[in-house]
Amino acid sequence: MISHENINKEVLKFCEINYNVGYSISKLDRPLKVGKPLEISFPWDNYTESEALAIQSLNIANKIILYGNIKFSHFTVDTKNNNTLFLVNGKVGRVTKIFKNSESLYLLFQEYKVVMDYSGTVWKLINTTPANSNEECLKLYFKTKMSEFFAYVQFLDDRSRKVVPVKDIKHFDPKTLEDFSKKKIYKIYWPQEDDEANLEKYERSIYEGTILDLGASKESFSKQKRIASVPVTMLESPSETELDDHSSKILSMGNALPQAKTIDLLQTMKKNLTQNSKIRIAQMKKFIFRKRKVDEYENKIINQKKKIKTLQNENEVLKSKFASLETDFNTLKEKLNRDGSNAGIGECSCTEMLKVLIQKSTELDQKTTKIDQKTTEIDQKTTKIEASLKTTVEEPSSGNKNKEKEIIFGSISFPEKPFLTISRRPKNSLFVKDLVSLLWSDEDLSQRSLTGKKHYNSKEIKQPLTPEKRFAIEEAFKDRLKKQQHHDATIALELKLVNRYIAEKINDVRKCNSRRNLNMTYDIQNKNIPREEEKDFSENEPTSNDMIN
DNA sequence: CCACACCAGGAAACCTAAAA
DNA sequence: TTTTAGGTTTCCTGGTGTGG
Repeated sequence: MISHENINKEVLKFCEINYNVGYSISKLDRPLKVGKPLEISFPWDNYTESEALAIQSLNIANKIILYGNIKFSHFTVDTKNNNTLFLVNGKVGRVTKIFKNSESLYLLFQEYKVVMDYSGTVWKLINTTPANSNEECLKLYFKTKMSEFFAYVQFLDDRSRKVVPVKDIKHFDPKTLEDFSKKKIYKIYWPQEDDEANLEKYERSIYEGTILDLGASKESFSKQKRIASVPVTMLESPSETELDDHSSKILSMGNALPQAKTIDLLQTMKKNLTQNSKIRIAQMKKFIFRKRKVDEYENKIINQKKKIKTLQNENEVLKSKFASLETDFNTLKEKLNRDGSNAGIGECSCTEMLKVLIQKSTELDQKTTKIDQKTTEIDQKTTKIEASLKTTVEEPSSGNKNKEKEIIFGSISFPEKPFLTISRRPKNSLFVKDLVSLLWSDEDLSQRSLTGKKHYNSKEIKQPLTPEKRFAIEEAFKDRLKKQQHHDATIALELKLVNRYIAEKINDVRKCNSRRNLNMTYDIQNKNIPREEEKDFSENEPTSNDMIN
C-alpha cells in the first residue's frame, strides 16, 4: 500500500518542486451540490514565502473552481472570479492531498481522484474506493514516466548493489514505484558511467539480479536505510520468455567475473580520483545556475502578482459600480413601468436619468471588457492599463461635478463628510451599522442577508451583501480600531463582531420596515390610504449608490 | 410609542481529536 | 490513514430593555 507521504515525496522529487501545498483538508460532511460554485483562496500567511510563491506561480487560485459545498481546513473555495470549473459527480468525499507537477494539479479525494491541468480542465476522473485510491492515483501519475526512473538492484554474482535506470532492466515495466517483486530475478544491464563511450569499446553485458527498490532519481536511494535482500533459496527463476533472449550475453550467478565488468571496474578505479573533483565542480555550477533561475523566476512572480492584484482591484471597483448602476437602472425602469404620473418625479426626468444611466452602463461595460483584455497582456501594457483604469474610475456615474472628497477602503470609497460623522460614533456597533446604512439603502438591506445563506426559519433565500462593500466596512473598522490604539488581540476580537453587527443592522432595518408596513395596513383600514408609489419613492432614497459612486 | 441596541435560541457549518 | 463523534462557531431571526 502506498502512503500519502510516499506519493508526495516521490512526486515532488520527480518534479523537482520543493514545495508542498495545502494538504490535510478537513472533513466534508455534506454532499456536493451541483451548480454551487466555490472559490479557492490560500491563506498566504500560513505558508513560507517560497511556498506562497510556488502556489502563486501555479495560479491555482485563479484556475480552479470546485462546484460544491466543500470545506477545507487549509484553504477555502471561492467562486468570486468567473473561472473554469469541474464537477465531481455531484459528490466528493474529502480532499486528502494536493500535489502537482509542472502541467497538472492533482487533487486526491477520498472517493474520487481528479486530475486536471491548470486551465481547469478535468482530463481524468477515476472513481475508486478509498482503499486503492492512492495507488490508482500514483499509477496514473507515473504511467508515462516510469521508464525514466531508477532501480536499486543487487547483482547475484558478486552481491554488489547498484542504481540502474529502469529501462536497463529487461522485461520490466512497472506501473508504480511498488510494482516489482523482490524475489524475482531480472536481467539487468551492468551500469555504465558513460554509456556511449563504453558502448563503443564493448557490448554491454547483462547480469542477473534482483530489485531492492524503485525511485524517481538516483538520489532516491542515498539516504535510505539498508534494504535486506531476499535469500537466494527463495528467489524465483525468470520465465521462459524472459530467458529466451539471444541479443545479449547473459551471465548467471556463480560465473567468474566477466570481462566487461572487470574492464569497467578498472576504468572506474582509474577515473575516480580525478573525476570526483570534476564532478563536484560541475555539480556546484549546476546548482548555482539553478539557483539563479529560481531567483529570476521568483522575482518575475512577485511582479506579476503585484500587477494582477492592482488590476483585479480596479476591475472589482468597476464591477461593483456597474452593479449599482444596474440596480438604479432597474429601479427606475420599474417605477417608470408602474408609471405614476403623480409619483413626485416627472416621467421626463426619469427618462433622462435612464438615458444617462444606460449610456454610462454601456461605457462601464466596455471599459471593464477592455480591462479584462489588457490583463492578459499584462507584461507589455501595464502602464497603459493603469492610465486607462484611472480615467475609468474617475469618470463614472454620479455626475457630481463638484468633486466631494472621498475616503477609500478596499475598493469602495466613502464620502468624507458622512464618514467623519460616523467616525465620531462612540460605539463600535453603531459605527459599523452606520457604515452599512451608508452603503445600502434600507429597502435594499431588508432584501438581503449577510452571506446569502438560507435560514432554516425563512422561506426565501436572500441576496448576499456585496463582498467588496463588506470588506470595505471591515477595513474601515480595522482602521478605526488601530487609530484607537487597541492591542492586536483586541482588534482581532472586535473584528469578529463585524458580521454580527451587520446582520443585526439588516434585521433591525427589516423589523423597522415590517413595522412600517403594519402601520400602513392599519392606515389603509382606517383612514389615509397612501399611494403605493409615494411610499416607494419616499423609502427608496438611495443613500448608498450616489455616495459610493 | 418608536427606534435602537443588544441578547438568546436554533440550525448549519466548522473544527479537532479520538477511535477504528 | 480514514472515519466518527462531539464540541465550537457562525449566521439568521425573534424577542426584550432602554432612552428620547
